[in-house]
Amino acid sequence: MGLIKTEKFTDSQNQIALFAKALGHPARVAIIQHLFKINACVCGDLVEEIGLAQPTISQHLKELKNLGLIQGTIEGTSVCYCIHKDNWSAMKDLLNSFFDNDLNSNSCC
Amino acid sequence: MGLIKTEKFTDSQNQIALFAKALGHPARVAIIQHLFKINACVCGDLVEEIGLAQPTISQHLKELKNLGLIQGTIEGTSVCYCIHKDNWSAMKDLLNSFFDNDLNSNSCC
DNA sequence: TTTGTATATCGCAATATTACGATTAATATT
DNA sequence: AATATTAATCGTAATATTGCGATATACAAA
Repeated sequence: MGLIKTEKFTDSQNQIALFAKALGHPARVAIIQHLFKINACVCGDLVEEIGLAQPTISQHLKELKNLGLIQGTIEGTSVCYCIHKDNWSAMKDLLNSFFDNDLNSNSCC
Repeated sequence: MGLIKTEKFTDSQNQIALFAKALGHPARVAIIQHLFKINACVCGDLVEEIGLAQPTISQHLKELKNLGLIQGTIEGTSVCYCIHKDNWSAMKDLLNSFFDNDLNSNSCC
């Protein structure tokens, strides 16, 4: 085992989980926060900024990029990363619709 | 390795990641959605509802409970689970403040 | 063309997660 | 008391994640 049984769930549930999982590591949270903070492309500062080794950061960036949450464009020898605003928005909407299920507030328990 | 270096990150970043990670599995998403849907306590239907084995569901419930997102009260032989509304709200606020970093929209890349 | 700089990939070790059968614990019912 | 019901825990196998050293790649500068 150790393998998620995605076929038991809806596409929406799997999508929500995929996005949430991507944000489920503090390094990736820190990367996103830094990209928002400088509000521009980042060409390489991330390794110093975060404090993990370069291959580790590269791997986290790849994961965020695969999900479409960030994008990177090659700029000479370095790569400029920034938030993919449209996809970030879509992710936000999906998660918010999940968060805001609480219509009625029946008391229970 | 295989161990997250939490000491490299702020408490806030670690908190955000912990919540996101908890929502990073479709079974836990499905559990939460079902709790919202019936908007009341659930006493045991979850195993049939989700379609995973009982120990697996129990484990996912434990994880959500440890983080405070749900609560369970014993009701005879069964246990009634429901969303912990206050903690759910707090989680929502924390994640939304992370999502809504996008003040200025400088073009880049 | 050689050297330097920046990033990605490979390979691996350590740890974590997922899933479930078997069992236990705790309360209800008969 | 004996039995049934419900949920938690234990133990374990399979897979995933995290992190990084070593290396490769790709372009720039000298």
